[in-house]
Amino acid sequence: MHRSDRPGMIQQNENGPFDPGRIEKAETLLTRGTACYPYTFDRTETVASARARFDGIGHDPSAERLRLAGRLYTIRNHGRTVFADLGDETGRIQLYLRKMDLGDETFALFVDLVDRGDFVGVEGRPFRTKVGELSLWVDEIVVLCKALIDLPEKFHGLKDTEKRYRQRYLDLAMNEQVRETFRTRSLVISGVRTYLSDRGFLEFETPTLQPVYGGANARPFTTLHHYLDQTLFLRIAPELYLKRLVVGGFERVFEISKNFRNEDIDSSHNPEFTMVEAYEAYRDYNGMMDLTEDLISTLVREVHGSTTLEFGGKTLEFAAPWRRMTMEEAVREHAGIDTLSLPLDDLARIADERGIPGREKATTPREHLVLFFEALVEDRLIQPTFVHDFPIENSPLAKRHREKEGFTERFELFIDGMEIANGFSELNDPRDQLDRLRAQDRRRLEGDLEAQMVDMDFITALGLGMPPTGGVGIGLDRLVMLLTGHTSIKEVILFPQMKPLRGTGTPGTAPGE
RNA sequence: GGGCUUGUAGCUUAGUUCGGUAGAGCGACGGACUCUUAAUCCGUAGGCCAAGGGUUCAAAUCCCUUCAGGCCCGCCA
Repeated sequence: MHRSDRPGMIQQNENGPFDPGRIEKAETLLTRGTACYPYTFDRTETVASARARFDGIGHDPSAERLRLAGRLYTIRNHGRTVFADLGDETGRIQLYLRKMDLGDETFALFVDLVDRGDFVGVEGRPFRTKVGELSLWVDEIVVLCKALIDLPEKFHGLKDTEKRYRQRYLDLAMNEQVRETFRTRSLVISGVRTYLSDRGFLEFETPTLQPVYGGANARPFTTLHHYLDQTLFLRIAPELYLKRLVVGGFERVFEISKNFRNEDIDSSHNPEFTMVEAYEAYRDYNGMMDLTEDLISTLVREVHGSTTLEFGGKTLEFAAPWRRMTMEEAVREHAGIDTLSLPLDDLARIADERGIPGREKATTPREHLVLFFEALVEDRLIQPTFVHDFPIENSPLAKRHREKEGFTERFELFIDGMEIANGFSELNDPRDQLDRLRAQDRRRLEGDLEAQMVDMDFITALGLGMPPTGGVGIGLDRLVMLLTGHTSIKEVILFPQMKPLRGTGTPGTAPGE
């Protein structure tokens, strides 16, 4: 492929994306015997640590010498002295360099050949400048990596949303609050892992490439295994494999799973997203609501420092207990419709009056209930709220409700109108499961792109017996959105899926195809 | 899929309403400067104005198409 004439956001020339001036400087460094890319640098501490330890220092330099390393973010040259800002993962600190301290040769090398964006290692003594800026009085400096591409402009920085997503490394390098968002994301993931591990759940990895997909209603990605000459699907959920583990005797299992759904991309959907799914034997959906409530409120408290947080101008309260209501109650309370006590004619009339989308397909009271809920209620569930007892038609993997005919023991958690979690008393009657998956498969063959397949191996596993089990899946991207105050999922996914730039490759072709 | 909106130098952008050969700041390059922090001062280079087509004597500007982004709506977590 000829890369040099590719259009797109990354400027290309005969040097690739690199700046010719910087290449020349790198070569000059080498001819002067200075490595551009040395192997190590022994720093004594991080910027944040140094800042904390020398917070009280005055104008006279400390006797203690520090070695710090990081990227240069600004350089202010005053002739025989230079101020620069050095940033590492923990923060930034000002450097003070003088010709008379470094010596003519090193000083000239720094001024002539080191640019903003380069990584350097420095040694010197902390002090506070006249105007009160904690700084490092540097008397030794080495290049640790010569950057060949300029950083964005220093004052405005990088704001272009598209470029931020496409070149996230640049976004991270320039924007501390973006690093903070992803630091939070990491804390959430490890917090979930710790919480479940501490309670005896074992973490497993189940197949991402699946011959039969299932566990959710969604359109899958399809791929081909050449050696097996077999069509495989990228998982839409790990559910059916995790239940196999419960069949096999693991009583508490979880997986932090990347799932793939071949659907639209928007501010709350990315084709690959992260969920945690957890299953616990001898527990039902009530127990899983308890678990979800405790897990999320614990995470919010640990990561955020309190159980209340601001999101989109609203104050969300995560302290348990959370509101729990049946779907029927939710529709009655928020839409004023007592769905199941009204005749079908009245329901159809109400649906017409309120202009409910999809109303023409609803032929039973339960279908109207779901329509009313989705159209009139979901958006109004701002505070963390469990809605439970879903109609059986759209819950093929949930156990029938122990009392209510036509309903399942399923719940969903809503926060600020977003579905955050979904769980149920897991269906473990193998014949019922087979019937319900067959019904799904009929819908699929009739053209429902999101209906499920019959996974006969899963049915076989259930036939062997699965204890009563509760399960839940929690959308971690959305949880991170809540915790970081972002309303776009692209802000909490490091490398969100973007449309390809024209001419940036040959889509869908791997070597040898 | 529908609506609105954006794309100008490496970065941030002015200019688009009312067509007249693209202007700035930062950055780069050259020079001055020993406590600055968007350092300052002097000078230089850098743009087929997202791509393609059309209207016109003349298009960044008007029209059409395409590409990419953002926001809102519909559907999925």
